[in-house]
Amino acid sequence: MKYNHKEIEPKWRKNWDESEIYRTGEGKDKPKYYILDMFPYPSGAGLHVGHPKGYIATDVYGRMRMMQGYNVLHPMGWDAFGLPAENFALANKVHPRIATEKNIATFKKQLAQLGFTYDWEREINTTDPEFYKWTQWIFLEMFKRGLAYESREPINWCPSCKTGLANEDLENGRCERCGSLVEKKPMRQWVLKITAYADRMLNDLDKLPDWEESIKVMQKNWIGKSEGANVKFEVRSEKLSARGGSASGGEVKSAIEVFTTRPDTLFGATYMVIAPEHELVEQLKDKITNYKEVKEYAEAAKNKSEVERAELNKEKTGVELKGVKAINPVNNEEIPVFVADYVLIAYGTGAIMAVPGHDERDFEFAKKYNLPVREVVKAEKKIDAECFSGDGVSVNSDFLDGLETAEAKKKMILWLEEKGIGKKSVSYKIKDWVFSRQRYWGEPFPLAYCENCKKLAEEHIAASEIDLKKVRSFADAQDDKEMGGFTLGELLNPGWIGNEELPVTLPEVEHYEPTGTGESPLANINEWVNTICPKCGGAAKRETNTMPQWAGSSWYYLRFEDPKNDLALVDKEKEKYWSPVDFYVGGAEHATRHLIYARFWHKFLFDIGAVSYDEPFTRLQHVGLILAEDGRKMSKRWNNVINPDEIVEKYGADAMRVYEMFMGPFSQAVAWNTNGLIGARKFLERVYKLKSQIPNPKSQTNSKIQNPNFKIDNLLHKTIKKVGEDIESFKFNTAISQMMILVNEMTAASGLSKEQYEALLKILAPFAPHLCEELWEEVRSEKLEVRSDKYKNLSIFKEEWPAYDPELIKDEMIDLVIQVNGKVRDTISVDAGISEEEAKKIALESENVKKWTQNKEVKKIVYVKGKLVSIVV
RNA sequence: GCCGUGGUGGUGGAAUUGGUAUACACGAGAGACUUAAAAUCUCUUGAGGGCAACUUCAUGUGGGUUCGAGUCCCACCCACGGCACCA
Repeated sequence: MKYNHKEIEPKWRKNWDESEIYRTGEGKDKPKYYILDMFPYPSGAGLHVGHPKGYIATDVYGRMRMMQGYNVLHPMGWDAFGLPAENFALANKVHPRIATEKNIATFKKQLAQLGFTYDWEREINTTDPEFYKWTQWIFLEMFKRGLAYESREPINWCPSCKTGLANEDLENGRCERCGSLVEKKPMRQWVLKITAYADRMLNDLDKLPDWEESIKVMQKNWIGKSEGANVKFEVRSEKLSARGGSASGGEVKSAIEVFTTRPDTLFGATYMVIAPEHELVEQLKDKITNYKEVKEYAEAAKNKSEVERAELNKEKTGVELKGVKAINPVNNEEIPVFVADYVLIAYGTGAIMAVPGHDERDFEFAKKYNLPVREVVKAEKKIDAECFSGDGVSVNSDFLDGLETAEAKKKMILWLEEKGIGKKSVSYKIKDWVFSRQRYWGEPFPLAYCENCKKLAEEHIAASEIDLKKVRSFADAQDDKEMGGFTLGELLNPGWIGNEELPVTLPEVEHYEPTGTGESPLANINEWVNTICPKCGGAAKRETNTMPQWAGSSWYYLRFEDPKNDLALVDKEKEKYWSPVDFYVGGAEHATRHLIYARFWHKFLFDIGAVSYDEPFTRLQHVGLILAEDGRKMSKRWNNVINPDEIVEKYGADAMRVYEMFMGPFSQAVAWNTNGLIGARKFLERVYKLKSQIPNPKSQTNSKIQNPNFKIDNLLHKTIKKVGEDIESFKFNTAISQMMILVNEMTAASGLSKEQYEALLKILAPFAPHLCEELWEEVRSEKLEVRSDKYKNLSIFKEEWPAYDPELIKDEMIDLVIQVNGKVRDTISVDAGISEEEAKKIALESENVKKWTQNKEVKKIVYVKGKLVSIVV
């Protein structure tokens, strides 16, 4: 009999389906284990062999947990909204819904043939109204608490996808999806206040010891917390200051507020810079004598894309605001003010104090425009020649002189706070999440705009003198009197009314191409746009933007716990049982995207009591890519894509599973190699053949001859130990190599007991489930003499994961290594229980060793128990 | 520029606490079986020297610590990933 995967694999998949062996119960008598893959976009191209790598790993892990007696949740679903799905639909002239349905069918078929343990009863789809009802619900809860706001600030705009984008959607200033250069464009947008959670997201990374360090570091950098101070610099027009600090400090028109992480260098600030977009350019219009020049520079800078501004990096440019001066508050010096595009409006206050002596960029600018450079932190080299940006001891800084940087910072902040010209402050690189897209294929916002309610809201705000900023810090305060029957979101965004009747379904349209006008295609459907106000019943218009692709994926993992609940996004009891996700596996590219968003939403859901723990994913592991055989990424463009269907057809799903787990360390990118795959297949064939080495059970006498072979038992139990430990730590490649060693030994051995073979099948089963199930059935049906149609109850996955015997993994003999002056000169096989004295004696008596020790004095002998003797001469 | 990860045979890679470097697999070479090929099986396979026992060198480079370093320390080079005028 040959190993015929084409017969075995479909047979067992059908059997698993019929016996419902992978149905996830609520069995609360068992410990739970929730293992999750990042769910895929069902793209039009289908799967290539790289996609399932992570799914295979979670499947292997999940199957082991199952055999260890856990109640395992290992679900799968579809992240089907968003640009890629829509762009595919546009290119192929089919409705996104139709295209998505078709793609899901393809993906499902492809996944099915790999033999995963998914419970399809729990399948979810983000484009299903029953699912996005709850995505909308979460948005609405955020809106009510003031975490969603309408903004008209300039944002990233992709001219090709014709939509606004979040910072997380960019790659080097280009659209992550299509590669177009992104422009800055003022747009009406819904924005989520992710910055309100920045500090918690940062601090709580410490609660995640089982996340890969590299991903935590990436998140830390993305959040980008900087501590320092905000300082106000007065601005005077030149005429005034020429009179020399005229009486009562009089006509101070305005001030520039800067953010700095180095308040200790304030004495070294010799000029100031504001960003081209800074409001002061307009405010000082009458005072600036070269306003035309300044305005021209600012306009030119605004029209540049971010990439252009960054590429022009080499040479700094700027224009001085003639006619105005700023006053350095620590020494009352008059310093010039520039507008320059190396200062970004979006970070800090959009303005800086320039300290050329201790900041590279300021130094470069100062050199170009001949501005004074002052040493205020003791530097090794001359400050005119090279700036020094490190920490040190303050000099030329009056009351800070002699203090270390950390101390100087503290003292300066105290001083500033005392004088009321500055205060301690924190800045983040992370920006609020631009949450609307001007596209069709996304969740509609559950919001309507009502002129009547707008008036009422504004009247209430005016009459009650409610301090919205204050309320904001008590986000869920809902005092009816104070709020006048409005939610915080409705007061912060007058006119916008939350629609509690969910879902707000996405209407069918004829034309779903993006309009490019800043409105989505939904704006053209009058009967949908015109609605009645959910609050007052008057005429209202729906919001026509849609949510970004990340919306559904920010909470989907909760829905798997209770996928059909129409009363809540997840039942509290079920959430308590299944959450958090114990193990989450997916691509590292999500480190600063999906994983940031999901943590943000989860923390919000925790705050409103919808979930019971404030971090969603306990352990996180990232998958390394599978590259094409040529070492490049698999892509249609290079024509190097390998389709899993062909691999399964030719070599079988089990061979593909084993190979993908064996090809290299899990988190590392490795190139596909079909010969390597064939190696995995050969290994499985050897396992198959091994069965014939078990003596026939019907001839009892025969089996007595086959004494359990200690050597095999020893190796078997070492293997059981190693495979278990390696799966646990996602080191599948070494788990498989250990099993190969075992199978090679078993093949060479004269006899093999059924028990030994069965143990091998159990530890291999998570990797090659079809084959092991088949062999298990064959071995068991012979032994138990049951007919094969009863196999339903015989699944190997209902067996217990084998335990290793600590006695059996002890070696009888060890190879004692003997070194002379650190070089290996001999290895001798000795009894494992050898004493130190004996070992040393044997070592010194070795002929090979004598060659190196004769005529020399033995100075020292180092003994490492059970390993080596090191002789120093 | 900053942060992170890594650098081991022809290739993918293994090596627990500092203790036999190159496990396992691929590729290559030789042989067996065969009319032949495929498949399968056996042996060889880091480099150099030697008939052999054996021996010298080798884990990106240069130093150091140690009886002993792929592993620890210092300096540097290279590759990949992330961030990037973030004050």
